[in-house]
Order: sequence, then C-alpha cells, then structure tokens
Amino acid sequence: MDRKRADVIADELERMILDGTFADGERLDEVQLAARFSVSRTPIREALQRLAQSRLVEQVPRRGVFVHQPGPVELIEMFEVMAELEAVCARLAASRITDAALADLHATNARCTASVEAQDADTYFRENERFHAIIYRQSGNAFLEQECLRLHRRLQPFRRMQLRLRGRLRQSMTEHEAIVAALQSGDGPRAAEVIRGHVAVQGEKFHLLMASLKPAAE
Amino acid sequence: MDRKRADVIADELERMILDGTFADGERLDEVQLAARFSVSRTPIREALQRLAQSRLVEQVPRRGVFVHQPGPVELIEMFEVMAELEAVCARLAASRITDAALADLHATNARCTASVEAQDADTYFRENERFHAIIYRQSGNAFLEQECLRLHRRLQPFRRMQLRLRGRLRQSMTEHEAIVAALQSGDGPRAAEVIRGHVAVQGEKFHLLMASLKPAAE
DNA sequence: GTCAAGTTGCTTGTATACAATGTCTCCACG
DNA sequence: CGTGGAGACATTGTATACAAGCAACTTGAC
Repeated sequence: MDRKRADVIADELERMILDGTFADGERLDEVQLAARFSVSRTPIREALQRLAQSRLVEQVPRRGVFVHQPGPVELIEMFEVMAELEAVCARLAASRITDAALADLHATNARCTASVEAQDADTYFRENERFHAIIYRQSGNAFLEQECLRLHRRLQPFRRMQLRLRGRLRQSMTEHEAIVAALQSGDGPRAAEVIRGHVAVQGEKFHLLMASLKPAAE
Repeated sequence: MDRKRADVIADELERMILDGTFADGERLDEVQLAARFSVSRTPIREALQRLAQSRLVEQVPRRGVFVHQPGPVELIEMFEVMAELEAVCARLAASRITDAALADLHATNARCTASVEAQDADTYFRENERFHAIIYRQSGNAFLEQECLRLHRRLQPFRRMQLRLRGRLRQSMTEHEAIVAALQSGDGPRAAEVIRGHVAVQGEKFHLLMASLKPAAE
C-alpha cells in the first residue's frame, strides 16, 4: 500500500507537533509548509485537516490553523479515559482471552522486564506497547481495539517522559504481572481495577512531572 | 461562525450515508458529487476525507472512496463501547454531579416521558439525547464528553429503529428513572451498571430487529 | 493627538488544469 | 480457444491560478 504524500506529511507534522517543534498556539502557514516539504498547498491542506480532526491543531475559518498542545487538564482527562478504556478491555479480555495470547503476554512481559534491566528504553517502549495492544485485541471487540490504539498513540509521547522517574519502570512491571495473573485466573473486575490504576497513575505522575519541570509556568 | 462549503457537504453526505441513500460498498464518484452539489472537486475531496476519518467511507488509494456501512458485528461492538463509555460517565458523574444538573435530568426525563405518551418521536429523541448529554457533561471530563458525543452521534440513526419495538420506550424511561435515582444517591457503581444495561440492550434489540427484518439476508 | 474609515496586503477557500496510476479491453500469439 | 501484454480510458492525486475575506496600516479629519 503506497501512501500518498499528504499522509506522510500528516504523520511528519504530527511527529513535529508532538516533539515540540512547534510551540503551542503557533500558526502553521500553508505556503511555508508547502515550501518546506516541496509540495503544493493541496497536500498540506489535506494533512492539516487530518490533524484538525485529531485535535492536534485548531482550524479557525479564514484565519489559519494553530497548533493545539493539550494542556495539563486535557492530558489528565485523556489519561483518565485511557485508563477506563483499558479497564474495559481487561474486563472483557478476562473471559475471552486465548491461551496463546496469555503466553504472548508472559513472553512480552519477560522481554519488557529484561529491557528495563538493560536500560534499553526503545525496546521497553516497543514491548510495553505490544503488551497493551494484546489486551486491546483480546477484548474481542475490534472497534474498542481501534479506539484504544488511537488514544494510546496520541498519549505515547507523554508516556515517554516517565522514563525520568526513578523506580517507575520496575513498579510498572510489577503491575503488568498482576494484570496477567488476574487475566489468567479469569478475574475480570480485578484485572480492570489493576490496569485502571496502572494507566491512571501515569497521568498523575505526568502531572507531577509537569509541575516539577516548570514550577512558575501557566 | 460561517462554515465552509466542505463542512456542510460533509454533513450532507454523512446524513445521506446514514439514511441509506448510498448502499454499502458503493463507490462515491468525486465528479458526480461535485456536479450534484454544484461545486468543484476540492470541497468534495475535503468532505470525503472527513468521512473517511469517521470510518463512514473507506478510501482506497488510486481507487476511490467506498461507503462503509457498519455491519451487524461492528454495530454490536460500537454499542458495547458506547455502553461502557456511558457507564464510566455515570460512575464519575455520581460523585461530581451538581444539583442543577440533577434537576435538569429530572425535567428532561419528564419531558421525555410526556413525549412517549404523546407519541411525539422527534421530541422524544431530542430529550433523550439531552438526557445522555447531561450525563456526559457531568462526568467532569471534557475529553470523555466529546468522545461520547461523537459515538452517540454515529449511533443515533440506529437508535431510531428501536421505535418499532413495542414497549421499549416505556421500559427505557423506567431505566432513565433508575439512573437518575442512582446518581442522586451518589451510587456510582449502580448508576454505571444500570446505564450500561440501558445502552447495551439497544445493541441487542437492534440485533434482533435486523434479524427479523431481513431473515434471508447476508 | 486621537479616532475612524478606507485601502492594501496577506491568508485561506475554491476552481481548474495537469500528471500519475490503476483497470479494462482488445488483439495477437501460443 | 485461452492467455498474456500493450494501449487507451477513466479516476485519483497534485499543482497552480483565481476569488473572497479579514486584519493591519495609513491617512485624513475633528
């Protein structure tokens, strides 16, 4: 499947916005971007519209598009929704999960733990993502799975900041173990409860992190 | 705020797809639509891309866009997610809801019941939508509220089909009362449980309806 | 000196022209 | 008679030209 240029530009712009290349509230000029990517305005406009639907930019008619970095409140809210969605996935998965998926969860968790020991951040994130993706899939609800993947992807850059918190990773792995154990025993409510806390704490930790990084901001 | 042409066209196309004007799998020709709306291809393309992000149409590169009517399985899944999302809203709202909102819920419910008696379907749906919107809002999570409104809007046309089921509306109102009662007493888990069933049953009823309407289909 | 109105310039929204690509058909060859 | 390839056609993707609208600046009057 060959993607059209507008798609790769949308991904690139998304990456740039999430990386902080563009400041919050900054206006994205169509012609500048067109020149930057060596394309015409049309693909740029398509890309910007896609970003607008993801709420990464705000489109003001006849004024332009402005990048919309989610503020602390919005982030907390998004993490709260993510936690609830994952809790639903876990609850449903507890009764629907296959033995193969359980084995996969165990293996993924092992690789995840190993990467923590090895301080291999990239592998950690890849395996961590895989862990959660398996649970989404095992909810047995393809629509739910898609929604979870979408939100997970949007929150990903903010999860990365947690690397700086000492001891968080080890605690996180312990939670993963507890989740798998609950799933294995078919205890849906418990799995939901554990994973809800596991995800929600990320939002709270992020909050703390933000507060400590820019104490005088806002 | 004056919307641009592409926006109203997107809404119009969305309405047409949901109304069944376009069959599932039908290709939407850009030039035909352009002629139909008396605009150029550009606004049509923008509208189609918006619909593609809502999964109402599928965009195949170099092939065109095809309407994607959600099948029975996908619908069941969407209703399941809707039920879970509303359950989360109710649980959160139970501890955050204001007295004013509670009064509003009571009033809305009263109007809803009255419209059932008067067999005023339009009023019923408007008030029913308001009822659920209040709960979304009272979750205290603006992001969650937006997501709920999005999904609710997508499922709306399928909810309408339930009018044909005798006695469903009265049952539905009884459930509304139970939800309000749980919220008023601050019983989050109970409110969540009731509203989950209230929404999930719609998916199941819909399933029955589909099966009874086209028994030999598929 | 200040306020207001007109004009200019820049930006977005729309239309059309062009390019690239996929598909379908038709003809030739095995 | 079937199959494969080449070419034409149709459709999407991209570029550019044009129109419309808003904002800011300048200029003139009070």
